[in-house]
Amino acid sequence: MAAARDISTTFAKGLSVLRAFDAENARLSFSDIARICDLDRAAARRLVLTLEHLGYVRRQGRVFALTPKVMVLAGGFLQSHQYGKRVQPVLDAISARIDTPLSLAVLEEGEALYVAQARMEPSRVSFGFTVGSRLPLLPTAIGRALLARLPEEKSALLVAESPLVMHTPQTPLDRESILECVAEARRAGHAITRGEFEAGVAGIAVPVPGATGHPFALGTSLAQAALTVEREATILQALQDCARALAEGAG
Amino acid sequence: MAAARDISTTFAKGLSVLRAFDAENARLSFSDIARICDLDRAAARRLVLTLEHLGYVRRQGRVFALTPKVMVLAGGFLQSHQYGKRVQPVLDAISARIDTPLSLAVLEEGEALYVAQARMEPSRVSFGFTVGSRLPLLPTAIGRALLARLPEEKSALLVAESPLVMHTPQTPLDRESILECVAEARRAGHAITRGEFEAGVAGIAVPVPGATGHPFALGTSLAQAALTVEREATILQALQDCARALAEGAG
DNA sequence: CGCAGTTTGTGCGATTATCGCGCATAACGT
DNA sequence: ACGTTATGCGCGATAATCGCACAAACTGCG
Repeated sequence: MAAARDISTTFAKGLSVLRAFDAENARLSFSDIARICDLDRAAARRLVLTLEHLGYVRRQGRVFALTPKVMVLAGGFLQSHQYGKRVQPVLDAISARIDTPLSLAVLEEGEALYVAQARMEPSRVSFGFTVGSRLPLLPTAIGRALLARLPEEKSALLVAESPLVMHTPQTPLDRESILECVAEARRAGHAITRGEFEAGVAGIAVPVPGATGHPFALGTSLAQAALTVEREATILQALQDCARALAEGAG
Repeated sequence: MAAARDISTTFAKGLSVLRAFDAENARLSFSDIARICDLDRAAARRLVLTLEHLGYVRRQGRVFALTPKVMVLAGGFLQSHQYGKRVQPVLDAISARIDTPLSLAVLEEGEALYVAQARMEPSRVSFGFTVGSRLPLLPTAIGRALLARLPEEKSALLVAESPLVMHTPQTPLDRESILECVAEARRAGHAITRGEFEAGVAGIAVPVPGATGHPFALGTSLAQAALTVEREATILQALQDCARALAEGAG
């Protein structure tokens, strides 16, 4: 573990500025950023001007927004891990086979972080999640599949620490019953939600096997009404096939 | 424009370290990074340890690799610009309509940077491009569509500055003929390549109209043999429809 | 297995890059 | 028009960062 003297606080602050921009905070002023990142406003100003200078943000009046250039950073990850060759084709193939969208997520800072997707249905816009979107763990199938993949005490800790938010009337708000859902997902090898995160939407997810590194899970979502017993079995089989293929092909 | 005193050189160096990782440089040592980023190796070491501390890279023996956490930065851009709601559904719909993959790119630092994609064909893996991938301007349809979207003198400058690389035997290596292709793309409102970047692969791309901000283009690729006159007309119509829908819906 | 070359760990003194403050100005919203 | 908020910017202080040097560890090869 790095000693304090080996950590560049200026760089860390700068990265926190990049993190300030998200779905809720699309355009931010110097003052906004200083407040969100808990920085002195002169420091925030210099860091934002550095991002502007390098092309990662652009100014619109008194506010700033991220530019597409930040996608290059994601490209560094996706290309260096060969997602375009090893992951995306597997997702695309399975997605085409079962005619449903797929999302691959990793557990990251107590959330499910989407790193790849396939075959978004043109007719139905979910919440508009993209690669880089972060979903809560507790009310989502993919979150529970990630939790199911962890040792029990570790997932219990994450369940205890994660915020309880009522997304729909079906969202469970007691950690005991969520823990029971996670335990059930661990036993069954998959997680299913029904309207707990998005009204009328079912989620199905499986953990991706793998010994080292970050825990991954693979999931899909579809209209609850479309989830028949047969459909569920088909999707589960396909997700498990896909997860196995990903585990084998992606280092 | 920011004065030099308003630029944080440490933060800028740190971001350059993040940029060192790509398809060719998946795993890098301190020395590699110092060399690639032209930094003193102690400085490189501190910056890498900062990234490790924050979770953006992880160590594997003596080398480091990016972690999925960098996807959060891309998510900031995609979510704050509502790509999941405004861009992705349009791409998915058109992609489904013409049964071909689509990629949306922006001109970024003399290259075409993919920012969104739809419906990758499961049966054909191109070069494995993903969001965040950067493609050269000169031999690709999408690059030429981006160039066609710029004022003539600006695109002439970019053509003059861009490297000439023989990707296939069909790649043109004289800037005059490339400029002529760009001029033709400007006249026709679209660009078509045939095997100039990927052997046996045709590319078709159109610029995305829009007055402000970064220039965007939309393109697809398919087997050259599959590109009949009828197919070309269908695809072009769909790309133009899509580009227009994107221009209208994406701020 | 030994060796040469390369890489890394780390302490340290120097310095300059960054810090935060304060005052003046600009912009915004009512 | 005015009050409030945000911003520009100069400046002195300082601590964060710098780069060097030496020792240790690692790697690849014969």
